[in-house]
Amino acid sequence: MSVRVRIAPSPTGNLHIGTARTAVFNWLFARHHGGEFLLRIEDTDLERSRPEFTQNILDGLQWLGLNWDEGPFFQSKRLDLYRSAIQTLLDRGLAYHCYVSEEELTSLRTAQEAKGQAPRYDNRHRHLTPEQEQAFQAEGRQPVIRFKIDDQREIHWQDLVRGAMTWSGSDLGGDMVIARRAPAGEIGQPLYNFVVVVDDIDMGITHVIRGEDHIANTAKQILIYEALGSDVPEFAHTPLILSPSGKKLSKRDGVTSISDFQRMGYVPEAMANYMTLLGWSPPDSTQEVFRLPDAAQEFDFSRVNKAGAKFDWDKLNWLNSQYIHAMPSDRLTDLLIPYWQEAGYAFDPEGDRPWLEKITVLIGQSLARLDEAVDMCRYLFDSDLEYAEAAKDHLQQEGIAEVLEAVQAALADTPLNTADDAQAVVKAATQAAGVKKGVVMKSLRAALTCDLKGPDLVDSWLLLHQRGLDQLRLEKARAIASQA
RNA sequence: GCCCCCAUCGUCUAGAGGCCUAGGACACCUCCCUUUCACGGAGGCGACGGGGAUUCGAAUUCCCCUGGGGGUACCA
Repeated sequence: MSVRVRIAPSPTGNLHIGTARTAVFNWLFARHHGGEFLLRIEDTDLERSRPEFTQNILDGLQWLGLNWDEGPFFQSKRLDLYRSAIQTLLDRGLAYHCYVSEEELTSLRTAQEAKGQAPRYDNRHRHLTPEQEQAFQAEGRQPVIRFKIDDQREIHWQDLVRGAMTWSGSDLGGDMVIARRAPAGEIGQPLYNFVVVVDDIDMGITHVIRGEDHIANTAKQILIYEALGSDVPEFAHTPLILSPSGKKLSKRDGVTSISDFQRMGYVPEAMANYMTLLGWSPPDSTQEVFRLPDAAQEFDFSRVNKAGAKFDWDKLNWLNSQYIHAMPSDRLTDLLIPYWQEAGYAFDPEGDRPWLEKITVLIGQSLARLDEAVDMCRYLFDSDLEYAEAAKDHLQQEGIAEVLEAVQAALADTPLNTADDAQAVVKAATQAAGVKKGVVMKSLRAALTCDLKGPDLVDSWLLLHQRGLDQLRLEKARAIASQA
């Protein structure tokens, strides 16, 4: 039988890193087995679902390279299917109408908690007579539909990552609601635990791969598979991604959505690589930098960990730098241009392309994140640059004005096209000023880049010279230096 | 509270009874490269939560404890 898996995000927020990681595992498993990976949007919660979140999810999966073979399917468009399945359960006596009000439920739970018991529905409306139902309806009560859960039942499954799993029916909280409250005679909005099963059956899902926060749902869902007379698929519950403090990563932990990472300058290969590493390791565990298609060759649930993994920015940053450093400069330039534009730097993406590409070559190996290119390159774009304190201090030291003057003089009668030209100017200025070369270099750096640290000085100078910025900076720096 | 799961360096992990003096990666520290900063290279620091049991032998198996996490909706 061919493998069919799915990622089923709910569009109640942007694509979350936890969902994305689950998608990665599904994708890897599907590709490993030459199966299909489907995308289903679980928008049964009409209140919280929003189309822009759906778009964000689609964009994020695509950005990560997680192409899907079928879908996206929308649960909101499949309500008839769910309603007819519910009707089937009703007809078979496996589900029933429950008229207990929310207030009654709340007081039931409060009483149970007071006694130290687990909160659960007591199945009190499981055997209502038609007369009783009519009486409730006459009171104006609207029923939910509940699926009967046998307390005596032991539920077993062989989890692909956790091994033998057992769940007791009595720990499932009583008969579960599968359709929301609706006027008698109607079937209300069907709920998650039910529609998932109907869809997974309908779509021929063979392996349900999801986060371990779904383990209790699996027990309930297995019962529904059986009630619907369907085979139960395989389950794989993957460990969760934890925040640095060790809790399940949630929106409160700051950056958690894929689009945030994208904006911050992480590249998709690094994100996908990192998420895969959080819980899985390749057979050769020393091989940590890999792309999804390569990981798919070796992906196997026997190598997926059981324990949750804490999210670590350092490791992600390092991986990201590896991909950036290995990137061809034309692609890196493409990726960097939007950041420079966003920063308001003035340049022509087309006309200045050769110049921009030289910048990329200059700073590429220093970048861990794309957005770092903004600060790192400010001195190349900004004509009205502020001096860093250290640079200003240096310029104001004694004798620096003379050094800069010597540089200007040497520059006046030398063309500046190559690194050798620049070195010649430095040499001439060194001799003229009668100082050590280091002093000239440091002064040049302070004058040209307004800082004492940064990318290679000679290359920077050449780049600055092409824009006519070097003369201006030298002039300005000399003014500051001579004030000393 | 109740149910379930988990447990190797600070972090991600390798490890399926002798290959373990516990390996790799990130981070950190040192040195090299470099008249800057990064990058890169070479070293270093650093872990089997505790207690029993099984065994000639346990990080690896079993039990208890402790610790951590997840779940407990008319959300998904």
